[in-house]
Order: sequence, then structure tokens, then C-alpha cells
Amino acid sequence: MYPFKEIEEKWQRFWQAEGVFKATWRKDKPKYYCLEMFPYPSGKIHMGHVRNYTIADVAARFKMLQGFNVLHPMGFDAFGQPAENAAIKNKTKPDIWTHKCIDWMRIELRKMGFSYDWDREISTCDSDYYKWNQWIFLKMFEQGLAYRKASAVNWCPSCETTLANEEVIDGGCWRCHAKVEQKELEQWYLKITAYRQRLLEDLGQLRQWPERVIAMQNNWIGRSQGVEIHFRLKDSGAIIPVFTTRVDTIFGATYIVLAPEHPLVKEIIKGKPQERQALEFIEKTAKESKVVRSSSDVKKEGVFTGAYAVNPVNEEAIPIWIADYVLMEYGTGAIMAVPTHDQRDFLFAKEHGLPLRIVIAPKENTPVSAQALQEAYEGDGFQVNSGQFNGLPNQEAKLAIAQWMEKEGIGKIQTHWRLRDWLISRQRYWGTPIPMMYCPACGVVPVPYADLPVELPADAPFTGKGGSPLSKVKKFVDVVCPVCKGPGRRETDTMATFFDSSWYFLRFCSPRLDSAPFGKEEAKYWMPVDQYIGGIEHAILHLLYSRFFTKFFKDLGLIDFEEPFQRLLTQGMVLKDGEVMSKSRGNTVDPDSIIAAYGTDTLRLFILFAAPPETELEWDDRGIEGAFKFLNRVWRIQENLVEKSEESLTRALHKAIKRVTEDIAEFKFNTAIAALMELVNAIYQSGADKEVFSKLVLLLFPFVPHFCEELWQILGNKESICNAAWPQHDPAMLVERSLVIVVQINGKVRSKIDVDADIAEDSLKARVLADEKVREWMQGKPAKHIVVVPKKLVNIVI
RNA sequence: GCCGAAGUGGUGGAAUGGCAUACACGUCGGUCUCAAAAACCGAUGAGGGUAACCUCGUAAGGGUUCAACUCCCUUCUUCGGCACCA
Repeated sequence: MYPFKEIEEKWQRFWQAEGVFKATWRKDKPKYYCLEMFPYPSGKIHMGHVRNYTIADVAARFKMLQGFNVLHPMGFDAFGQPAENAAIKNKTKPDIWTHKCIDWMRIELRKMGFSYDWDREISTCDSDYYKWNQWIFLKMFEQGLAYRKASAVNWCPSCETTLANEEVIDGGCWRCHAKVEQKELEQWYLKITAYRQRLLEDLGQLRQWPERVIAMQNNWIGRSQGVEIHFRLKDSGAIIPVFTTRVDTIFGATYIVLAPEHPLVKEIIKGKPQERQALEFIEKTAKESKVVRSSSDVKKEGVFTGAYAVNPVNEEAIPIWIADYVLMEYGTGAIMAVPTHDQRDFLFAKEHGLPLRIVIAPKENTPVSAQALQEAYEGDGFQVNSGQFNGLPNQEAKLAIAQWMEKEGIGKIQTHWRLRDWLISRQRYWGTPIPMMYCPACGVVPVPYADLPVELPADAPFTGKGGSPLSKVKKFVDVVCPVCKGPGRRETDTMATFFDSSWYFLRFCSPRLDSAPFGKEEAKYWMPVDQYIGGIEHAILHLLYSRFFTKFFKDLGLIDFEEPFQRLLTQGMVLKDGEVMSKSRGNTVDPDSIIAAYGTDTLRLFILFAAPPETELEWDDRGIEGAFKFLNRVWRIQENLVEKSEESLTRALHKAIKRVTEDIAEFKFNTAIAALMELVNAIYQSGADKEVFSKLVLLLFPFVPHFCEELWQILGNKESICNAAWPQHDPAMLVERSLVIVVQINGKVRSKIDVDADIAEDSLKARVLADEKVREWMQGKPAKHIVVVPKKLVNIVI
């Protein structure tokens, strides 16, 4: 058993004392910024953290040996509700609690031996960090991107605070899962929608992001291209705008449906025989919760209003209905119904006996009867019953009709977006105070830059109940208006913590700067982040907000790039017995206990070897044993070095160098380690000399750094392995002199033959045909065709 | 419903058109030992055969190809995102 405990402590001390991972400007070397999503300081690291940071550490150390100037920082996303709740529970204060947790966590991270530049550590709850949150907020306010608005907001009754749309998951709070309610409040918003076009388009630049993250952001931004059509009310001529993405079906619109809350409804039913029935229906749907209404399996209900609208393309009068399946929040709150080509409209029309008219035929010149339809036809086809557009393929007709409508002034090409502005006010204590004031005379007044930071008062009475604790701190609330010098009131809400994490990667470039959030020159050198690593749970929230902030900084002229993260890796979860490891399930494995029993290097090796980084990882105690066994196996090689390695082993080494280098570059750590295991197996067959073994140690270094530092020193090196150079393979060593050629007959392997590597195709064919097994299988039949794949295989077709 | 990812031995996984199951775990056998552990060596997809070897086999079915886990079509299953989105 190799002495892992002493080794790991020794080298952790060495790295820290020597400042090995300190990142400084060094322009003669290419830079590499490696970053993992910084943790919330809960006090203890779990296997998910270990996996995340180990993956990043391999990348950082690999690049280091490859001669890059590596920036690999660590910090803490320290504001937020859990600390506030924990402080209440433990009768302490959030800042004391949080700093204690950070201290614990720092010790744990150091015990893992990660290659962080600890001089750059930041905590978002320190005023020299959150001061810049306030600064950024003020800049956004100046640009009209931070604004105050009264509207219905998502409210978590259990956390007693507001939530952003992105924080509502399946109708529940992302943190506590309580059912989210709607509440009318005046709150601060960030105008992320001003960037929606760029946020969507630039997804195309993110070639090195996982497809699914791109897809999720795409869904979330939710652009839909269509036409707003101006239907007229038959009685008054008033316009009813209707949004559709299927303007090609406009000639098949046989009725219109308004949302029950639509402002026109009350007006058009007035005095009609249907008025009472309609009002009853509106009242009924108003009582239904949003969740019930938007579940798709509920039967679509609706009533006729008694009013008619005129379809502007053919002057046809069609009935106006109201129905619960039309939502006021989307589009214009009104739809044109085309029952033949929309399944929801189809079901509704069948239920209420409304007319159907086919306007898209699947094939040209084939009549279809609307009465015979079993379901709506939503596919492509050719226009029929569509006036001047008949015969056009519907995709072409879409554009033609839209352009014609614009010309006629009866419609407008339009884009709708799902993305909403970002609500950032939180009625909690433990966050960045929003740097705003309210003056009875001057209204909403920003805190002057010179007065930043607006510090959190240490003595707020927080109980977790009943509104923002800051509102109860008189000396915080009472301010003098900087404009009129009259008495004013300070904003008492704090910022959502996602604000803090939307730009921390820039702060790491110049963490102690006190004149700006980040240094222009430093950011120019280090940014963008070359490799970002974190959990898929941030696919929308954090990653979208960070992209938004980056674009905002670009517009301010502070940086000259659009996207913060060049390459993104979302690591898979750690499972135990097929389930996600979590405290609530009680199936966690404590990293500390593994480190105590086997050491950090073994834990790292197991995690890296058991699965590719992106996929889920099934925890396996026996796998840990296997990793430990392997390291001991490597350790023993050093005790049995031979004078000179056999040539076959040297060849195997060069093959391994090539493969490991390529695999690490592509984050295929599991196969890189497998290749090293093969090399070690080969060494056990023939024995390795010092030269070959030194190369093996270098190749292993990114995975098991303490272990390799020690072996490096044992091998007689005076300098740390961190200063060594990554091995290069010699292409000449990869050239094989003889090859095994696979021989197939009709695609099945029937023989294998040894040939010289440079054998000519003709003589290869002759050798193959002369082969005993081949002749047996061919039984004298002639070869119809012989396929030769150079250096690999020959396939004879008979 | 739309979008995305995936489905391979007893298990984790490898192979992106050219020997399916590398590497590891587990299991079995051997060496060493008084014995055990450790270590080292070997076997290990299924079925058939004393054996050489043969047949089948990558969720299911079809196709393209001399050759398919890999490409195309259809279907099923699992996971994730969005969703009465007009």
C-alpha cells in the first residue's frame, strides 16, 4: 500500500507554499481560463462537487503541462435564503453562519488538492463584491434596463418572496417546491427582453456547448414568427388583432375565439341574448387556477358571444366565441380557429358544431371532404379554397399571404417571444441591497456612485416571516435625498442571487480591483472562459443571465466579446443504487470518508474512470477498490525498474501518449485512463525502464497529481512535476513494420494474416487468396470482387 | 404535441462505416503460502461441438453498403426541457 496520506499532505503544503497555481499575466504564453460553477457555501462538499471540480482540475493541470498560462479560480456564491434560514434556526447571523461555512468548505477543497489560485478567492456576500452588483444595477438603470413595474408576480408563500419566471418549476418554487401564487406587486425588473434577439442568434456561435443546453435556451427564449391579422368587429368595425403562425390557413378560419379576460368581451356581449351565459362562463373560468387551465387533457369549454367578426381576406362574417383554452398572456389573447388544420380547434368545433373548411390538401389536386376528417391535418401541402393563393405549396403561401396582407394593411408580420423580463426584487435580508431610494419630492432616485456600497446593516431583525427585514431597520431605511436633500426612504428589497453569479467570472480576472467591477485589460487577456463546467440545472437560469450580462458589458464598452463561455461541459449526476445521491434520499457517500480510507487521488481516479464526464455516474464501492489497486500497481513499478525497456513497450508508450493526449483534450477521461491501464499491463509483462516510467507518471499527473509529484521526486527530479512538459509522441514509433490483416469472406471474418506494413495491394491480394483457410471457404469458387482497406482488412465477395 | 439526449455482456462502460464487448468491477481457475489475505498469471456474450470450429447476438422491424452499434426509414422504451404558445 502506498503512503497516500503523507504524500497528499506533503504536496498540498508544497503547492500552497510555493504558490504553484498563482495566475499572473504572462503574455508569452497562451492563456487558458478554466472555471467551474462556484458553490453555494453549505459547509460540506458532496460527491457532485467532487466530480465537478475534479473534471475541471484535470483540464487545468493538463493545460498547465502543455505550456498554457492557466487561470483556475474558486469562490463562493454566498448570498441567499438557505443561509438566512440556517441562521434563524441556529440563532446566529447569516454573515457569521456563511463565513463559517466558507471556512469549512475551503478546508475541504484544499484537502482535495485542486489547483486553485486561492489568492483570487471571492465571496459574493462581501461588500467589495456586492458593491459592484450595485454599480452594475445603476448602470442598467441609466440605460433603462432596470425598471420598476407593478404587475402580477410569482410569489412563494413559504419563502415569502417573489420569484423570477425561471425560478418557477412545474408551478412550484425552485427551492422549496411550494406552490407558487400570483400576487400584484410593484417590483424591480431587468429588461433581458431587450437582448432576446442576440441571446437567441448567438446560440449559433456556441459550437462547443452541449446541444441540449442550446435546445433548452432556445425553448425558453421561444421565438415564434407569424402574422398579426386585423379582424374587424362586424357591428362596430373595431379591430380584433389575432396572432397566428399559420397564416397559410387564414381562408379556413371559421370562427374566432377570445380569452375570457379579453378586454373586448364585455363590450361585444352587451345587450346580446348570450350576455348572461357568457358572463357566467367568464366568472367560472376566473375561478379556475392557472395550473388546471393549462393542463392539456381538460375538455375545452366555451360559449358563443352572439357577435361576429369579419375575416379581412374574404370579407366573410364568422362567429366570435370565448373559450378557456385561449390564454390572455400569450399572443393577443385572441385566436382565429382553423378546425381543419389545428387539433385543438378541431375538437372544439366538433364539440360545438362549428363549420369546417379544408384549405391545405396533402397532395395536389386531390379533393378531401372536411366532414370525413378524423383529426386536423397539421402537415404541409397545397393551398385549396384560398382564392388567389390556390395551388401554392403552403410554406410558400405563408410568406406570400403575409406580404400581401401587409400591403393591403390587414395584417402585420410579427415575432412573439416567450422570454419575459427578469424580476429581481426579493423580500429577503441576505442579498445585495438594491441601490435605490424613494423621495416624496423627486420620486425614484438612484444612490450616487460615490455612496456605494449600500451595506447590509448587521443588526436587522430577521425572523423569516412577514416581509423584508431591512424595512425594520430605521437607520437603513431613512435617507436624505441626494437631489433635494429632503427626507427619503431606502429600497428595502434585495437582489435575486442570480444577479451575483451573472458576472463573477469577470471579477476573477481582477478580484481585488477597487475602481471598477473588473479591469478592462485583465478581462481582455483572460476572457472569455475557455472551459466552463457545471451542472445541467443551470442550463437556463444562470447561463442565460450570464450571457445577458456579458452582452450588456459589451454594449457599455467594457469588453469586446459577446459570449462569456467558450466551451461548456455539463457533468452528469452522481447516483447510488440508480438514484441521485441526495441528503433527502439518505443515500449519500461522504467524500471525507473515502479520502480517509484511500486518499484523494483514488477518489479522483475512480470518479474519472467510472463514466464519461457528461453522463450519470453510478457510485460503486468496489470501483474505488479497483482504482486504489491500480495506483498501488503503478507504485510498485518504481521498485522494479529495468535497465532498458523492450522496443515493443516503447512503441506501446508512444501509442499511449497519443491516445491519452487526444482523449484528455476531448474530455474522454475514462478512455484515457483505460489506455494508461493497458500500458501498465504491458509494463507488467516486460518491465519498464526509468525513461518509460517517467512518461507514464507525466501522463497520469492530471488525474492523480499528488501521487505523481511523489513518484516524480523519487525518480530524481528536483523540480515539481507542475513545471514539467507534457510528453510528445514520436510518429516514427507508431509506424508498424508488420500488420495483422483481417480477412473476410462475404463480410464475415474467416482468417487473419501477418504481412509487411508496406505490402503492395496486388501481393496482399495474392497472399490472401493463397491462405489455407480462405481457400477452404472459397471451395474453388471465383472471387466476384475483392475490397481492400489499406492496413486493415480484405473482404472477398463470392 | 414540439424540441433534445439515450437504449451494447452479470455490472460500470469501449468501439462514429472495417475483428462488437477495449479498460475495469464481479465470478471461476491457477501460482505463491502451513493457511488466509495481498500480489501475480489465465478464463469469462449466448447456444452447439471432445475439438478445430460453427451459428446467433448492440431496444424491435425494414433499408442503403462488399461491410452497419455506427448512415437512412418506421416503431417501442427511458430520461430531460417547453407546452391549450395560436
